[in-house]
Amino acid sequence: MLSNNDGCAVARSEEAKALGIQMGAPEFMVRDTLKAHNVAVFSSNYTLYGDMSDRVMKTLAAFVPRLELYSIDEAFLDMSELKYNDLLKLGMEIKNTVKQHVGIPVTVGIAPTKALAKIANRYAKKKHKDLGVHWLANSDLIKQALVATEVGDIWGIGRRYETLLQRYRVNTAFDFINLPEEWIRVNMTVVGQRLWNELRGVQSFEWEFEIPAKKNICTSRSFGKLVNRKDEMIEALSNYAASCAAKLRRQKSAARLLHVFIKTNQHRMQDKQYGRSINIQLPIATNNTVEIVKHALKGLDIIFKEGYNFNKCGVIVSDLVPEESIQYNLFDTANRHRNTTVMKTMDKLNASLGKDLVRFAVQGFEKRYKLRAEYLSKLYTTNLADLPTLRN
DNA sequence: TCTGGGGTCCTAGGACCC
DNA sequence: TCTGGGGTCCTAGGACCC
Repeated sequence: MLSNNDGCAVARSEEAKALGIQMGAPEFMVRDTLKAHNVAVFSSNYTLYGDMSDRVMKTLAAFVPRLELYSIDEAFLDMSELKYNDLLKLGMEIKNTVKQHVGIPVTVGIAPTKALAKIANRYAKKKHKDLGVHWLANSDLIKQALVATEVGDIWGIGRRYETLLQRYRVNTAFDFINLPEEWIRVNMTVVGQRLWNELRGVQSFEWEFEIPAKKNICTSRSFGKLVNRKDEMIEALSNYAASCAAKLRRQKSAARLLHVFIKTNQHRMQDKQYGRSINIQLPIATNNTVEIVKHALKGLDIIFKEGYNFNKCGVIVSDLVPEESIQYNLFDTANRHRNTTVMKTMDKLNASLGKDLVRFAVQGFEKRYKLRAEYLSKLYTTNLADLPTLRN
């Protein structure tokens, strides 16, 4: 599966991995291999993934009193209050039910802490593939799993820490938990210390059963083709600003700070390079599309330069406050009540249409810069026109 | 040779995640 | 020709204050 813009391979089947297609490999560099072996290639299809994810999560939720949605394809289930003796059996039931209801294969890892559950899940994937479930039911099983986990495969250990740890001959998760706590604290901050505790069975990561409001919201894209005209940049940036505003309204936040950035493609040696960003303090926190677009374009005016091939721009809104606690100032002349009504109506219409058809003129429809997605699968589950058809 | 001590707040940058 | 997008948390260091 390819990243946005059909740029890089970001998810590969075991067979594709066996052909040597690396995570993050640019598509155009592996194109010949893909063709030669008839590899199925797909563009990203977030609508489809989102819908499938909802279905899986709903199925999981029926098994436990509380669950934490961790990402589009992962969840933590709180089993602490369950009366089950045999959690392995429960894990199997979960896995089979998801398969039956949604058709998606999942792997279940069961353990005393989140970090150990991630280890268990990984162990199930690698060593108990047919079962698809692993339960770290006692200290022997925990040790066995820790020994089998390379340090770089621990959740929370990235490339930098992996290199550092290997320098100290720490190769497995088991080596890691036997390091002195003080060393971890000094070299990996309190973040590493928490992880160390989790892997020793001491819970240090909190549950997050409610989805927390985001503290920053970003919309940015690489262009499907290079852009050097300002009017096209205006159109693209307006769309990203509008998208940020809509995301703000969805979580009932308003932003006090706007960050706008543009950049050229640093991989193109033949092009002059230019990248610049700007922060814009908003006089009053807002989630109004018109205002956010207006300020974003004012920022673009300052940072845009003619004569460059731009390949990306974006908008980040931050310094967020809850919608209902916006501080208005004395000299504020905008008709905020009317603006809010317009935004609500627009959101409602777009939601019912399933597409952002209601928009402001500056956003345009043409999108010459829009993403490439040549291998898009259909929206089987969310678009009537894409329903699979049966033949008799 | 020598240049106070102790706070707070903010931001940039580095680490990580999916 | 062609190289993704969207987040979080922590820390060090600078600015500023008394």
